Amino acid sequence: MRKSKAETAETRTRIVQAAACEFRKHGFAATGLNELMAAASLTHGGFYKHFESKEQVAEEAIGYALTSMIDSLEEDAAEAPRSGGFKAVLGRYLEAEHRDEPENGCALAALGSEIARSGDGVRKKATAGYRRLVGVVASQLPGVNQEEATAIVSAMVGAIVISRLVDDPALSDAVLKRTRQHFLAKP
Amino acid sequence: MRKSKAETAETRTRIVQAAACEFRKHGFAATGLNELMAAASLTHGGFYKHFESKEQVAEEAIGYALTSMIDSLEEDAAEAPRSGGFKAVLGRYLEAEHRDEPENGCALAALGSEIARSGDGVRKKATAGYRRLVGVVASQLPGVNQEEATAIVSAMVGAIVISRLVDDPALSDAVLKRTRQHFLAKP
DNA sequence: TGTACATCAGTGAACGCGCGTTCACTGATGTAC
DNA sequence: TGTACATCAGTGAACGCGCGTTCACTGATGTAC
Repeated sequence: MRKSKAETAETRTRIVQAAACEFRKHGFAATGLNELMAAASLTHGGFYKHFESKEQVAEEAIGYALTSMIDSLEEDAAEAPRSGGFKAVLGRYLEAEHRDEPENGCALAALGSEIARSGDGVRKKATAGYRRLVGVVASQLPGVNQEEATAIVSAMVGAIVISRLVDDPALSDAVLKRTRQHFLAKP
Repeated sequence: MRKSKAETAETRTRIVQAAACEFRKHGFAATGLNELMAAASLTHGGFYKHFESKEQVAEEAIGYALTSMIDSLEEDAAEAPRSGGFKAVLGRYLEAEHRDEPENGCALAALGSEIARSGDGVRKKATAGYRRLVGVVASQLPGVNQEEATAIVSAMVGAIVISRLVDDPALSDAVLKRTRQHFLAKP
């Protein structure tokens, strides 16, 4: 049952992508390798042919999740009309769709408190993603303001976390809307 | 070995307080009942004399953690010099000490992503705490501005989450400082 | 107030279960000649 | 290019372990008379 090199590489990628979804949906601790491999249409035994440990796949999954999410935000910014890039990024991030689909969204918001308790590899990937996210937001601000972007990203991440934990849909919508408005209303 | 009613009530409270600390420090999923009862100087078998399930103690622990944290913030605001209440609240929350001691800090920041995946009871307590936190912040703003307070609380929670997950101490300090400055610098 | 009995907080062993990880096995792929 | 052998991706059973939960037991507290 040996697979070709191309197939093997493809399988590995599929596992990382499945892991990125499952971890964001259910959290690191609550996601078993069984569940993760099943999401990649494999049985759990083969996991260790691709990774050394759960920690290692978590590391790659975080990297993949953040990279693809920020790539997508950058595209939105680029496609926005002149000087509307900031509004596009904020609108895309602070949106009900993002809140309702953690498996495709920002890993910092979906896994934030668990990343803080994770190993060095995971935190390193998360830190790199965070820096890039701040850079993307800053690049859309007048004067490419890194300091302002830091505060904005704090609010973006916090708003998604809060909008997901609150049990009142109207309140949840309000958290997203008011956080968005705060930063768009500025002169 | 039966205990008096007063002792029993005191033990129950001690378990809730220990749970509030352990959960905030290690997360819901990663905290065992064994560890939790040991933190209250008891053996794990007695847990079910006080609670029906792990979920139930989580619910009470979240309630306790948020109530005591917000009580403390309110005190700080009340003790602050005239019209300095907002600065006091923001400074106390967005501070290295809060970042470094999750076990005594804000449960929304420490457990945010896990609360979103928890049962109704936990989310209800978290929602009540969130509403109260927004109210406390709003009460310190000129014009008691609820809408503004919503955006500020998003940034407060997000900044603590990010400051804990980032692996660079200087960056972590900067996240807290810049988020604080953004809201204090306003006219 | 004193006494006899029922209650129950806390202990520590035990339960089934699912976890991360390991392993023998299979058979198609890769490689050496 | 063909052939014989080594490699290894994937399977599914098995491993030890710690989890949440249950239980028999103890003995001090609470209660009924």
